[in-house]
Amino acid sequence: MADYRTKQRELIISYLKSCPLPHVTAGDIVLHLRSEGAKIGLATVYRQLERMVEGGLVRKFILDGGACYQYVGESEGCREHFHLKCLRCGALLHVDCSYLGALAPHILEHHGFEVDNSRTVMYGLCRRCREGGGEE
Amino acid sequence: MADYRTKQRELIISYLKSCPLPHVTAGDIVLHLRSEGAKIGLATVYRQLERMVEGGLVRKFILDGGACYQYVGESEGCREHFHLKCLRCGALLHVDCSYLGALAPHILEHHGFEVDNSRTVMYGLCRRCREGGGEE
DNA sequence: TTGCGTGCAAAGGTTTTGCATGGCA
DNA sequence: TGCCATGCAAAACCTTTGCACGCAA
Repeated sequence: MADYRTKQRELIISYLKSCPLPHVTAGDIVLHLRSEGAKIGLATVYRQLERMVEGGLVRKFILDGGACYQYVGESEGCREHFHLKCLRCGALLHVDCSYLGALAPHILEHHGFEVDNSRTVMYGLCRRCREGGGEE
Repeated sequence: MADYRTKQRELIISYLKSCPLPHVTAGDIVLHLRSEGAKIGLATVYRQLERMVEGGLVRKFILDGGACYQYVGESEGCREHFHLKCLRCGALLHVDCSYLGALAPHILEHHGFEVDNSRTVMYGLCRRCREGGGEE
């Protein structure tokens, strides 16, 4: 476990940082980097992503067609609040709220379960998609 | 879309209704029904489950290793509770709690986001794994 | 030089699909 | 009888793993 600074790792992080999409799959990453001429294997992307998730640098979402990843960075800010992901437009909302903040302690005390907010995403519909109606 | 009342469909519903586990995979269903002597294919189970989910009879959870299904039926009881998945042992806990039930309305009112509890899974550590320490 | 990280290919697991057959209405 | 649903097997995916080689430290 030495976390070498390899070219592939830098490429992945660089892409995740600059990526306009809210979340990408391992396949997306490989395709994008290869389209820019980089030589990189899918297994490498999975292996690096796994580490980044463990290290808290990247967040992993389990979705219907497979897993998606999002760059979070070293900022601690993202670890204490809740994440709401819109099922329609894919937006990821960050919510800070004392009511929600009391949720984890409640669950721990009353249900014996220690929630990890940094791993938890609540799914639903954001305001815009809810009001926008059912197009598409 | 005729929804024939086939033997296989009845077997699946019957098992889901009586199943002691809160959620099962498609493979679980096939194995169980075959162990009772039924002749049923995995594809049939997937096709039937897909319909039941569309019809609201069954709920589908996307988890790390695959999808799990839970019978909901016409009862409203199962639609309002939360799901907690242990990151260590993989257990999926179903929690019913008025405090948690108030969460979705709060988020909708204060943050404009309509949470879909049936799609949301909170990650963390269950009591046993938390108390059991760090073996494995 | 050491040994971790990589690419490739193969394996593993889950879910979907094609096609001939069987069963419900 | 007319279709839909089924079973089987193959295919389609996504992800992980094994192995020899290359590169970071």
